[in-house]
Amino acid sequence: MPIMTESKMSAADEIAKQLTEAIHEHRLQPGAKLREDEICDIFGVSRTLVRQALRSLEFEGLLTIQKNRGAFVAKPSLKEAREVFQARSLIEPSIARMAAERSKSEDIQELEKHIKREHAALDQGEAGLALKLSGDFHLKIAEIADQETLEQFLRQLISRSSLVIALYWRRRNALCESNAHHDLITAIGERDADSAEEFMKSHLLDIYSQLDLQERDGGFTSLRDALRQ
Amino acid sequence: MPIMTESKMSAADEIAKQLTEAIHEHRLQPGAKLREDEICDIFGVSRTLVRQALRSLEFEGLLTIQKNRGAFVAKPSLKEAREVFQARSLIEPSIARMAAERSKSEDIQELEKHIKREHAALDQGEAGLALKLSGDFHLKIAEIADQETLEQFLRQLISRSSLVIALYWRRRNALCESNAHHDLITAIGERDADSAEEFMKSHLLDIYSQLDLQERDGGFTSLRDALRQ
DNA sequence: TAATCAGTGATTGTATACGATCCAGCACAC
DNA sequence: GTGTGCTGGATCGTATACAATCACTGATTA
Repeated sequence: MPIMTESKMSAADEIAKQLTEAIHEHRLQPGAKLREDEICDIFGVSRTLVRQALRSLEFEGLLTIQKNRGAFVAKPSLKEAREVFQARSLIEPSIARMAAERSKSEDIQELEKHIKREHAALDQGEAGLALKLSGDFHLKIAEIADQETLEQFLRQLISRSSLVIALYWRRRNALCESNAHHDLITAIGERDADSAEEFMKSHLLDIYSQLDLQERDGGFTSLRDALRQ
Repeated sequence: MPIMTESKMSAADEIAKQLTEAIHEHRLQPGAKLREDEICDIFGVSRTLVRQALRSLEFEGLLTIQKNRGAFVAKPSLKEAREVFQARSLIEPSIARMAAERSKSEDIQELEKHIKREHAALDQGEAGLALKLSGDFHLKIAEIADQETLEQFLRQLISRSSLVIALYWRRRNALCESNAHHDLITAIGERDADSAEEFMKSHLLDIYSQLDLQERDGGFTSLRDALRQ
């Protein structure tokens, strides 16, 4: 049982982290139920800690906890899906700008390492992992910008983006990463703040345009789910 | 013992809400310790629920929880203080714009009611309450803009702003509200998106400029606090 | 056959109990 | 007098126990 692989974290944080990863990588689909006892068995801890972890994921918007019913992987509505990407379009270009203004050479190296891992995952057909890494890439830029507050918010937005993509992505397997990330690295590396901002803006618009965010009735896996409010 | 004054909330949420209010109104100062047992006595519940509440306030950035040491009202650093207002300057003008585009007449009435309560609180010398209401005013605008995701983030930013003001406000008692809020209402009521955006921008800049965010050595109440990282 | 209702098992919500950690005060040595 | 090590009490972290709630099954009836 791999508990406390990272020493400084509380056990609850470790559970939260692993659950988060599973959701980001789409190993847990929106709507999936997370029973407390099951998670207790898996991690070998009591419900106390599991509930703490679930609650923290609820805060990040990854889970919906219904009283006396349990925790479910969240299913963002169309409105929320649009809001998430509107919010990202609002803050990420500025973040990219700041990152470009403050980047050091080792930052660029890290970004490039990151992009390599992304491509490797794509080549091996691990779409879920690639998606998670793509999110991490955006977070890494916020880190370079040295904006902890915005980074924290962006973390939530990216978490939700992952759910949005699981629900509304048009072409299931083709996560055509284009070379948007590469362009971003270049601009940031050259301290070209204007270009970095612009690339980020169009990159997000590109993702957004590949989502199917039209109003529609169905898409539910079962009638029961459809009627659960 | 006033538990569960609002029926739909869980007890933990109610505790969190009341603690949040106390911090927003500066009845609890940054650095204050919140002992679990004490809160248990006050609300008449077990530590289980109190800990849930404390944890949720930690997520909002209002508390810092140190392992085996307890929960303390957060003391934002200078960097964090700046970041909070930078973030607000980034998103709130856009929120004001959207609010102006979508406002209905009843929204304006609500905002005006709000501003009246603010002035009333100021007149009665309840600076803490006035500050909290001022934050609520900004949140109300996000609500009118119908942007739940940004609203949620703004809620956190305003929470932290309250702490920042407690720590770094120059003129302790003079919360010179000027007529910035009034100007905002006018612009939003007239659907003047450009003005709303502009007023919000300068309003935030105005607040920011009244903070004392210069680098300094002291300001610590004790060496102990100074060294606690 | 379809609908309703009661009972039962499963699951979550809350309280309590126990063990671990930390801090303050005091004794003691230097 | 100052610094160091120990001990008791306070406080927190985690596990367990019990209560409340919900969902499902199956019997009953129209």
